[in-house]
Amino acid sequence: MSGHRLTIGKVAARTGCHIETIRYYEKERLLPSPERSEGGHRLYTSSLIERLVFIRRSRELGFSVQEIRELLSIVDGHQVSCERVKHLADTHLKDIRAKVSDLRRMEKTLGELSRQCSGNDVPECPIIEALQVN
Amino acid sequence: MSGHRLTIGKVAARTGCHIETIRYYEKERLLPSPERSEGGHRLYTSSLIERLVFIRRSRELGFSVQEIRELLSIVDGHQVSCERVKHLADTHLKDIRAKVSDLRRMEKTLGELSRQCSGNDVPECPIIEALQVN
DNA sequence: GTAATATCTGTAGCAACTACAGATACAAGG
DNA sequence: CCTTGTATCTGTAGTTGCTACAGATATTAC
Repeated sequence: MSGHRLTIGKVAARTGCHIETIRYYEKERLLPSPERSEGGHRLYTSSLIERLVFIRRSRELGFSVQEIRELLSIVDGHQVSCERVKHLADTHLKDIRAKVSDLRRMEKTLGELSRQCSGNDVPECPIIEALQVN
Repeated sequence: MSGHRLTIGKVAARTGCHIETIRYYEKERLLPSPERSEGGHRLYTSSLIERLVFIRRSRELGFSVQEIRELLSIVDGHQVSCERVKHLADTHLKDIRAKVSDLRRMEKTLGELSRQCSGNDVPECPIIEALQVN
């Protein structure tokens, strides 16, 4: 563990996470407050940066901030069972599948309407007609 | 055209749209301001209700409020071409497909991780491990 | 020492609603 | 007619996950 610390800008560059987003995670208590320089600038240790990477990966998988808070508390607590993790993941997986199915339905309907639309005339536009009352 | 008018609560019940949402659409100028009773309650004509249905259907297809504003202005303007409508629809279709593909990626990754997770142990949980730094 | 850059705090904005609070209006029953 | 209960009114604030300022300091480079 070296005493090497990075300023927030370097962390942002390294993780691909905006500076404001890093501060936002701190405000939301996903990231603990880092130590500060004499002048008050944040200085990040590598363990904090790893935590940020954890958060980013979780977000990439679509977990909400609240869910990530839970995941992190499990990691922090060194709990014996990951039942809760699996449960969180599976619940989230269901959400994702529900969203996909909603979007697929939209895609199907809209795709069909678009295919029928010549792009030439209103009010004979099948898209507009489908939206209007029968 | 009968002079039959419905109060906002009736409109909400009939369209499945919350009262607050109806007022929100009015504030956003998707719905013109309806006439009022002597006491100031909103009274909706059937043409306003049809417009609300149009908005709801558009929302169900995932169009944004801004896009719906455009769709409505095309309908209102009786424009000769629905090229713009088709363009809006196709752009939106691309958005939907991009979202589906994002979600599919999440689903795939998360599904694999969940399958590998017994639900028994931390820190051997493959979900947690995948989120942590290599 | 000065100028340029980085970071600080705090607040407001985005989208599309939703949820109040406190004040009126209206409809139904006696 | 009067009361009671429900409906509606306006205006404001909350939701999620950031993003974008403004105006003030800190730090770094020359």
